[in-house]
Amino acid sequence: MSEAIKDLLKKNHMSVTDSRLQILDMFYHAPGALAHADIEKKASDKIDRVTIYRTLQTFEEKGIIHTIPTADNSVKYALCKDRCEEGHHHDNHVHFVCDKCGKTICLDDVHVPEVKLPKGFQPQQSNMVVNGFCSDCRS
Amino acid sequence: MSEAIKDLLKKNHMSVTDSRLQILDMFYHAPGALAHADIEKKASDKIDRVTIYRTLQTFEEKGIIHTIPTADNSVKYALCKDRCEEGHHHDNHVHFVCDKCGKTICLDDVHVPEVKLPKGFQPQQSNMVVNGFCSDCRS
DNA sequence: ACATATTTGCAATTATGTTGCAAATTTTAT
DNA sequence: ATAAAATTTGCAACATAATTGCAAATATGT
Ligand SMILES: [Mn+2]
Ligand SMILES: [Mn+2]
Ligand SMILES: [Zn+2]
Ligand SMILES: [Zn+2]
Repeated sequence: MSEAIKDLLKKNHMSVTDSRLQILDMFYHAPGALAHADIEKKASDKIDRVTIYRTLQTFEEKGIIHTIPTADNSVKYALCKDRCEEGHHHDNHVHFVCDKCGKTICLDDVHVPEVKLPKGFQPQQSNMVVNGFCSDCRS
Repeated sequence: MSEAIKDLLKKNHMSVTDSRLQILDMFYHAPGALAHADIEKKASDKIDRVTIYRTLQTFEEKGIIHTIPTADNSVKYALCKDRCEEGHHHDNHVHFVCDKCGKTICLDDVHVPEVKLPKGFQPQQSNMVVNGFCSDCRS
């Protein structure tokens, strides 16, 4: 359990606890985004469901992770890499969901393009999710 | 309850029932996308929750309505206007969600732009949702 | 009008998420 | 190092959303 993770918690003014270290560690080693259920399963020494909900919520508020709006309306989370801050995210990258392996991936370098909206619409935030086959799964 | 709605059901090889007529009618007269809860409330002579779930699922399978992946992971539905077919949708338009009034709108004329993905990713379907203020709500 | 096929509503079950609170843990002050 | 204060955790209870099996009701084809 790396020292860097502990530091991240401290940098964000959060108490350093086992659950938080363990969950953050999962995110750092995960191949893609994680759902609540993924975390619940992977947690070696069991973490309570409620603690997981609260930890995810706290991480999200602190700008450590962001939620990903997938097409099937399931909630997934991934680390923020865009120096998000407490209370305000700016992860404006595209997300990819593999229809075969189910992996959900942040395409950190692919920005969500602007679109021209009809008269009167005032955009604030855009989300884009692409479904298809990831590099591991295309045939 | 228009005859056209009845015909739409027949054209799609579905039995014509009160629930279906009533729900389809709602979609035709709604100002935006509808959530399961919206339908449950509006139904004049009460339709069972389960029937609503099943009706929405059937409509979706038949290519009559499509789901909208909102940023807050709530499920909304709207009529397909892009001649979707049984089993395969191709609603490739942008969706707009108003942060003030909550209305969710299909921007049928705004196509989801293509994005260049990293090497190896094979896109199949893209979704884009824009949040902001709709024409009625901007100040 | 009847037989057949489909849909509906109900009850039971499962999944997902939230809240209050006491006990445990972590942090801060001494 | 110890104690007090602050925060976090786990449990139980609750709330909400969604799914399933099945019998009764309704719709369809003849
Ligand atoms: Mn991301
Ligand atoms: Mn739409
Ligand atoms: Zn894959
Ligand atoms: Zn609005």
